[in-house]
Amino acid sequence: MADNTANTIWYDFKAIEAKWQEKWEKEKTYSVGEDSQGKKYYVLEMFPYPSGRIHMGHVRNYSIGDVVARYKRMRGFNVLHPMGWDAFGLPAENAAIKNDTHPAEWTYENIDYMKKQLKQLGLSYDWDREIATCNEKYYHWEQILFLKMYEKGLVYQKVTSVNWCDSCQTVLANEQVIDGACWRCDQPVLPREMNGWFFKITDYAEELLADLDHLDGWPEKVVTMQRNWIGKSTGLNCTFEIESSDQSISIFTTRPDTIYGVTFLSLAPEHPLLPDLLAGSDRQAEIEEFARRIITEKQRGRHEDEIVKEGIFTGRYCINPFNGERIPIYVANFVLMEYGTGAVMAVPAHDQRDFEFARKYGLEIRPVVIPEGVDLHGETMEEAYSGPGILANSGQFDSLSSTEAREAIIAHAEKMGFGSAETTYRLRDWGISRQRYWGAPIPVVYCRNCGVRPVPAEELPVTLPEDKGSGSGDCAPLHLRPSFIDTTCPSCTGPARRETDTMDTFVESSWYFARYTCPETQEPLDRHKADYWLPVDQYIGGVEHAILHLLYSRFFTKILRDLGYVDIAEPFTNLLTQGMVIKDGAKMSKSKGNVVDPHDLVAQYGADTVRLFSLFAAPPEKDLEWSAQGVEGASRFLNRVYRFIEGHRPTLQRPRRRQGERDGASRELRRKTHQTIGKVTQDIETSFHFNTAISAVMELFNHMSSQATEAAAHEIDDDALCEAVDTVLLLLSPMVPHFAAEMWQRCGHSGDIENRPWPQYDVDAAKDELLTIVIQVNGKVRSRLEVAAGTDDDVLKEMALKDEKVRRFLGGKPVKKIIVVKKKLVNIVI
RNA sequence: GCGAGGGUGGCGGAACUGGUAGACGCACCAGACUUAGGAUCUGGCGCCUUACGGUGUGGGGGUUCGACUCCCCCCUCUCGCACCA
Repeated sequence: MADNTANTIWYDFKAIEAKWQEKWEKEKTYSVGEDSQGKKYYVLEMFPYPSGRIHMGHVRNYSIGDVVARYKRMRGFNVLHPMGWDAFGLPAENAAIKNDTHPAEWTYENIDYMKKQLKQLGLSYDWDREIATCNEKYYHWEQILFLKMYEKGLVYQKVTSVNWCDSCQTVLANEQVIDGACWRCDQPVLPREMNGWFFKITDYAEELLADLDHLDGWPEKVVTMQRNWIGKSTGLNCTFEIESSDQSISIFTTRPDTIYGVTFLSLAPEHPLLPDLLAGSDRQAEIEEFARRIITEKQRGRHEDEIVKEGIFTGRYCINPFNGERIPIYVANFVLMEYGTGAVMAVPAHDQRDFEFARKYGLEIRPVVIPEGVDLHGETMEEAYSGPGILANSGQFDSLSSTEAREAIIAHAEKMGFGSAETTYRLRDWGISRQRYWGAPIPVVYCRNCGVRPVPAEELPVTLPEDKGSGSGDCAPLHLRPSFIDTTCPSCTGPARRETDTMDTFVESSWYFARYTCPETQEPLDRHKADYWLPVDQYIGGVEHAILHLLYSRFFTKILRDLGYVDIAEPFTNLLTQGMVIKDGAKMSKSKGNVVDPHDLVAQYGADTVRLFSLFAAPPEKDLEWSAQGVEGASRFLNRVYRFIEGHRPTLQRPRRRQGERDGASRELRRKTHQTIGKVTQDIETSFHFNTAISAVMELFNHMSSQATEAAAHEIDDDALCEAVDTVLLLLSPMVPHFAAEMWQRCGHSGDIENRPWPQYDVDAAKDELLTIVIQVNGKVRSRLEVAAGTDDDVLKEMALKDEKVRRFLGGKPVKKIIVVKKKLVNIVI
């Protein structure tokens, strides 16, 4: 760039950025403590996985966060802005296997490299608070939290089905199962029952749901997604006795008002009562075969959009407790064992799935909720009716509305003892066991005498062994490392085995934001520091974490509160979910080959240009379309500012003086300056819309530079010009910090721009003297008038009517009325 | 299917509680300076029209003096969730 442009001066971003980065690092400009001046403000971007190098998504995320941090500092806040590494996880293991190294080595190398890259972007982090979750200085305290949760009964073990690859001898995450096969060896994956640890997040389901109502600073989309994920429904749990048996089936329904419309009952193929029901039946083998087939089909491609309804009659009946009817029991492929009770009362008239099933197998369709003014007949219905209505064919509940009937029927069931009101959630307890090496060890031992024993706090941390495991190199899971497994029981000192599972990496990211407040404390959290900084005032990250990470973090915050470590219920007051970086219509990704490496861009244009472009191209919550020319544009703008300031240095460095009464051009510049301060401040405060903020600064600069050309320079007072230049730099400084700092210095200011407050908006200075009033005839713009602010309405009307262009359109027709909108327009209606 | 959010020039995007549609930037066109221009500077730039003017914010209706903005219907795109009983 700079090389072949002999005639044009380009600013030396390399030298400037290095100079200021060095200064910030040396002086620890962005280190903070609890005792600093000002109200606290905690801004946080989601920490990265140390995958190797930073990508444009990081640049965008951290640029946004950095503007917020720098802006808030200028507004006088004591700003906490930390950074760290979500450093446990699979890619490190894969890379280690591939390169025959240790995952720690790979991870720490990446951290070093990425940290260097982040520093090159000029991000204002307090690096003294850096956290790497794979460091025992972090997971030690996570293990303590595990113990505390264990003591409170918030952690438990149960056997569940996992994806097992027999050839790799390991459990796979769901994402690693591709079309039913292992992603690495392509062998079929089998379900396998394994013992695992669970966090009792369901204990907090109600609070996690209820508190969503108070998250006003979160995007509604995320709140809705979480609400759906928790999936609360209320209804009736009801017991149906099985005919000629002493057993019964319980069902859950959200539509108790339709219970008289039940014409069959559907069981999930995995339902535990099924074997008992079939015992002795001559069709036992056939039905079991059907159930088995459905189960395997489900395990495989569960992605078919609409699976055809399919089922089989068990030959058994149960009794509807409300009317004593005999109800045939079916096994159906669309009933989920994981939700409700795994058994569904089928009401074909009012549920589309049941309707399709009933039609296919010739079962009765009996309407019991009748919408107003309509007659429903089972034989003629074309689809289920699921709306409200009046009850019919429902015994004592006939003629109640469906809403009334829900309560009445639940009350009846409770009175008669065969059912009760129940609330169910879709949310499951959080399974945290991973049969992997590169994670935080679960601090538990198994003793032959004493059973499951948590490792005592004073023996923590349980650290990852550094020696190689048998066979699989540095990444062998812990169960293949004898040196790790064998230990002694903390209770009886007899021989014991360590738990060899590690924790889900989402556990680390569920509380790191709290640990930043006290990264060196010799306990999970320092209550005093946590209380000072928490909650995070502004959290920024990708929407892909809308559910898991954000839900787990909310859960952990409530746990930390109940353990006495914090006094907040919610971790993130405001959440900004930034859009993706797109190129050629698709998300940047290696597989699509459309990645742009920020490293190259910073080398070519400098960090400030890259930051400016990513902030300017789109508002933060929207996807950002990558544009090479757009970067050029950002670069050109900074260079124009640079050349302007360099060209006016003699003026700018002179002591500021005001030369008597300002003339029109100076007042105009001052007006534009203050209008821009107002606009930029508002854009940042209300919506973080940096794109419009930047365009406003560009407008100010364009105005200023056109006014202050050589010929016109004498018309602009020095102080008006200086104020405009200072304002441009101050308003830009959160976005292009090195550039602003350098130019500030070159303008002759003594202190650093870092220490300057955000410019003060002067309402009076921003007031327009002249207004352009639009003149409309019948709502169409026909002319414009320049008038002094405060011109009387009647005068305006008169001027409008006299206007030549307007008269042409009036054509002498009578004027019906004239509408005057203050400061905006006059509309003449004829 | 359910939920959420969008559709504005060639492109990214502006437009406050209804009041100048297209700010700012990119691309493009013309000119200037130049051996040169892919640098820089000046001007132009929704569409139709020589001009006057007409027309225009996914489509159709409506409310209003006036609609990108409010109401109704429809089309379409993106993102979640998805047989949740």
